[in-house]
Amino acid sequence: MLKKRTTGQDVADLANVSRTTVSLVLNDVKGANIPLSTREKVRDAAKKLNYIPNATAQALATQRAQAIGLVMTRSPHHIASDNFLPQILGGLLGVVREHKFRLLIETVEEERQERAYLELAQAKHIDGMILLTPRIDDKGFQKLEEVGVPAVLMGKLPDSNLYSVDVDNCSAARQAIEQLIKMGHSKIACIANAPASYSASPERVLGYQNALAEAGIPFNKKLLRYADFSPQSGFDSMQSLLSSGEEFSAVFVASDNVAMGAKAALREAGLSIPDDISMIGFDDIPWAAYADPPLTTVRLPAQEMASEACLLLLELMKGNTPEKRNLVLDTELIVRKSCRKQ
Amino acid sequence: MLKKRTTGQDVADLANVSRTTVSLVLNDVKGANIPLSTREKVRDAAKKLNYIPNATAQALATQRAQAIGLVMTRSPHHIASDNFLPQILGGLLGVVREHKFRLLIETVEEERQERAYLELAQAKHIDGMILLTPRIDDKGFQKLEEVGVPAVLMGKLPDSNLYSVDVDNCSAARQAIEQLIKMGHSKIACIANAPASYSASPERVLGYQNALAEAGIPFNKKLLRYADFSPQSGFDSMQSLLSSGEEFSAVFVASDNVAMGAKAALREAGLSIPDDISMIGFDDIPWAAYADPPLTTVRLPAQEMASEACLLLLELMKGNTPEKRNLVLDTELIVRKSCRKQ
DNA sequence: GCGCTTTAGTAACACGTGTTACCAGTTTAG
DNA sequence: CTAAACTGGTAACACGTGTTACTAAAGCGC
Repeated sequence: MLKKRTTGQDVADLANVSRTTVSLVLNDVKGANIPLSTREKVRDAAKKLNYIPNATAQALATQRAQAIGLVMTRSPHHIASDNFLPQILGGLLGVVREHKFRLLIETVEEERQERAYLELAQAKHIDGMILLTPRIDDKGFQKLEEVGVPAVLMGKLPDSNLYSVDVDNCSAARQAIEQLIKMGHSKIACIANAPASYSASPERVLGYQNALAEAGIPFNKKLLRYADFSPQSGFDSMQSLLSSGEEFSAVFVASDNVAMGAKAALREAGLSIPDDISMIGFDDIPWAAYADPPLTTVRLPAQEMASEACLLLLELMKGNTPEKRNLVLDTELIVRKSCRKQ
Repeated sequence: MLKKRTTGQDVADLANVSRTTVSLVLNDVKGANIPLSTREKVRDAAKKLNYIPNATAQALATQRAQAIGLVMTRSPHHIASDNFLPQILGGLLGVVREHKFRLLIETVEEERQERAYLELAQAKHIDGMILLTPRIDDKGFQKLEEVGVPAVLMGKLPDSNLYSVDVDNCSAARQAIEQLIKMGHSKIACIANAPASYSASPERVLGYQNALAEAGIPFNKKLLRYADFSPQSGFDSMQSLLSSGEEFSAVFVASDNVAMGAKAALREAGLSIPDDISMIGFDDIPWAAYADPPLTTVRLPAQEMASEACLLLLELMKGNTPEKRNLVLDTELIVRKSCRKQ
């Protein structure tokens, strides 16, 4: 019942050559001079038997899995509510597929990061990894550098020498705030996208603070909240802001996904955008363009970041060591209709 | 510079035993009687050398990759705008991680489906696969059944004997329409989630038609549009409906993601929900709860579907053949504020 | 003391491929 | 005519693990 797999040996038998020859022909190995007649014999046999090489055996023999891993330090629950992930997957898959690689999704529990990364890399199921939303206090990265596993960070860590692809979160945020200030706002609240332990979060907050400082507006700690990726956390943060009694005419929400919730909280409080409160988001997820009103936001070139990270990783895996360790892509402030002059 | 991997042999040498013993100890093989003293010697050596078994070699030896594949017949571009994917990934990752499996993401180009599935399975990089958003005209599935690769469909195909996990799209849609009818609507438009070649699409349309029929409302083909997963396609579909001149007081949009665009089109036309038009969506993506007004929609238990599909697949890979081939999970109509009595 | 069972462990093979070193036969150069 | 070079191909090893069949020694009953 269970048909046996056809192996390279079967092809060799049918073509009356050795298994070596089969391998040489099918892999188009240079320097091996094998006449056309033999090549065709082998190719015909392979086609006839529907030969598909065993990727595992290839991986073992060549010492490369032809696969890269997308590694996240997030719980499955958080992943489920991340509107941002599809764009990254799309960007990765495009490049990965083009280069005949495979993509593995890996999650790492927070408790055992140190060992986890090494296991991933040394188990050799993947040749390199792309690290998503790293936490500043992640202990595993050092080990990663020591061992020399090809890895590219999406984001940036202060004390790390890993290759990375990122945007200038700080200046992107500052640009957004400058826009608000230019429109006459001075009481500007801020909801960070994630806890401060995720690197992008404090950077965006810093941009917010820098813009205020530059305009001579004192930073009011009571207007700052930290959300946790989810819309619900945005909802809660906004409610907290509203009930704090602090006045503000605009809010910078450092994640569109979080902004979804913040927006709902405003509505529930009877406040309208942009008439009562102006809002600027971050990321430009598809929703932003279709929101009511369409959300002014900082476009983060997610798909391009993912592609670039992937290309960089492929170079590293080839053994090359590109000059620029830290690629910084441009953001763009997409002005829609969620802000008005004060 | 490049430190050599530590293999099982290294552990064996350090512990002064054979490689076989190392394997027996570390895998806790039953029936092998090895005294505690030796076991500890081996474990100590392994720990000292930081031994991490080579997963590829294990896969080759055991003939199982300990990995499953999530296979999509979609272009990377479409994937990037799919708000639905994170929930599925979340559901899969939870189960996959718990069972010490890995998850591979694969996309299959439409042109060469037939061979693609086989390559995936026979290359043995994965032990089984979960098939997402299959198209009715997909030729590859038959082969898949013939070869007997463990596979679970998310969705349902009429002529297929594959195991599947799905919801009753037809009755879920009917339930939604019945709600609208109950509220007094009789001119009800419908925007399908995807082209009719994706199985869920015609099923939902059928539910729509059935509900109409049951209430004695004639089906008006001019009130039906087919979108294409994306918000933009929803926007276009709604504009097409509005400019058709046909009257309608409610619309059933068979995908929240598409509804996002449809909603924007209504707004642009100066129509408000629910005052001018009532709307019911499908899927209950996170956005639905935070929309303005919160969207009444059919909750599709995406995460649970993914988990169940994964569990089913794991059973199949163990060699078991569960009784129920087609698992149907319950949907629930989540009533929010996007509908009003006519 | 003799056969039998248990204990502790290993040698050897399997998994399916990539790759190097080599060989036999033929052509070419001098 | 002989040595060198090329042609066409293969045997043999490597990759790192799981697993079966087997051995050698020790314990045990009688």
